[in-house]
Formats: sequence, structure tokens, C-alpha cells
Amino acid sequence: MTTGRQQDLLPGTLDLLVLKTVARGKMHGYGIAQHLKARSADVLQVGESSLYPALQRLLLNGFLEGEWGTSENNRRARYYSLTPAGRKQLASERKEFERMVDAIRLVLVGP
Amino acid sequence: MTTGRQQDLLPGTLDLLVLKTVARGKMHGYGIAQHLKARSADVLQVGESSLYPALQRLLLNGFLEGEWGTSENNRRARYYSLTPAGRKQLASERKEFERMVDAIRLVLVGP
DNA sequence: CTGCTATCCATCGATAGACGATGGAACGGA
DNA sequence: TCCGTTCCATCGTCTATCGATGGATAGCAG
Repeated sequence: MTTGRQQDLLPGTLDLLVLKTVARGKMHGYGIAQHLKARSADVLQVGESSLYPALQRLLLNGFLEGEWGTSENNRRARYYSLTPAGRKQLASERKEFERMVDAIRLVLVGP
Repeated sequence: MTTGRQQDLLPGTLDLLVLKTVARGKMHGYGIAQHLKARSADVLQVGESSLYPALQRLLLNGFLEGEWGTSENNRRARYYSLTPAGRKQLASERKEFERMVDAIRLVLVGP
């Protein structure tokens, strides 16, 4: 039954995805989830129970800062934006991701 | 301190890497770890405490089968090989991996 | 005005997977 | 004889993802 398991996310990449999304401008959690889904042609499906812990993590590490406001739909919403440290972290995680994927590809292409 | 965290592996990809390695021919655990490290230019560093549970998983799921033998260095070694189900699983995980990476790239290249 | 659905927040518990530490046994060379 | 390498394996921990759940409010259909 585990055979056909299809995942919502590649583990370990959520922080990267969130940082990148927020780098485009202030955004609230719900919007981040929607953007990821839309932008990835519905492949990346971030559940809220994955997203909010991630946002807490990133806030705690000083990569994001949050501020309360009102959404386009007139709802109470917390807007997240990148800190300078977050910008550095984004660059770093991005590079590390590419490094990993390249390494995996080296294994996969081999005989 | 979590800032500079550099990982040994991209989580969720170990099974794929092992299946691909074993697809080249019968191999023992130690050899698999070495092959991954070498083939990836020392980027992928699989510890034995990650590898052996993975091998157990794959055996249990019927993707690998193991048989005891003697290594080139004259040591007692368990040789793993792909089953037909394992071959299918390899193809499937490979495809899923590409799908995920492509989706992540879509997010990363965006504005 | 009453419901329904969508939007937006958040937490809890379970689970899985990777890792560090550790240990044992046997071979070969110094 | 002692040590380094090879090869197996397990245990406990930790982190991250996920499913389930819950609450509040805005806007719309009836």
C-alpha cells in the first residue's frame, strides 16, 4: 500500500520554497500556499499543518518577520516578509539544493 | 547555529539512490555507500545508520532481495539485488523525483 | 436574516526518516 | 600482537511533514 505513495512535497525543501515566495513581497500564509500550488502547476501541495510550523521556524530563526494587517478579502491576516538574514538564507539554501540535485543526477545518469 | 547546516542527503531520496545503485548489479551495503560517495563527487555521504534501515525497508517491501556471500576482500557480506518490483519502483521514484524537482524549479525561477 | 462556503489563523498527535553513537567480528599488514 | 579496514547491525534522538481538527469572520445565496 505504500507502493503508490505520492508525496505533496520533497522533504527538506519547504523552507526554501517559502523563502523564495516571500522574497517576491509581503505575503500571508494562505497566499503562500496558493502561490506554491499555482506556480508549480498543482504539483506542490503544502498543507497548512506543514506551512505554519515552517513559518514559525523561519520567524524564530530571524529569516522572516511578521506583521498583522488586512488581506485583500478584508480578513485579518499576518503578512510575512524577508529579513536581510532571510535573503542570505534563501541564497544559501538555493545553492545547497542545486548541489544536492546535481549530485543525485550524477548517480542517476550512471550506468 | 542552524544557519550553516549542510546536509549529507536530500531527505526522501535515499531509497531512489539505493535502488539505482543496486540496479547496476549485486552489491553489499558498504559498497553501496562508497559508490554513492564516489559517484557524487563526495557530496552524498550516506551513513550506515541511514543506509541499513533503508535496506531493511526495501527488503521488506520486496524491492530488494539479499543473499549472503563473500566480498572481494574475503569478508562475510550480504549482497543485495533488484527484484522485478524493485525495478518498477526505481522507475516510479525516478519519475516522481523529476516531477518534484521540476515543480520546485518553477517556483525558483519565478519573479 | 439564515445558512454556507471561502478565507485565514493555529495546534496537536502520529509517523517516518535520517543521524550520531556504538558495538561486534574477521581479515591483513606492520 | 596490535591496529586499521571492511562489513554487518541496532538504539535512541530529533526534525519535519501530515491528517485531523478547530475557530473566527466576510460575503453571498436563499
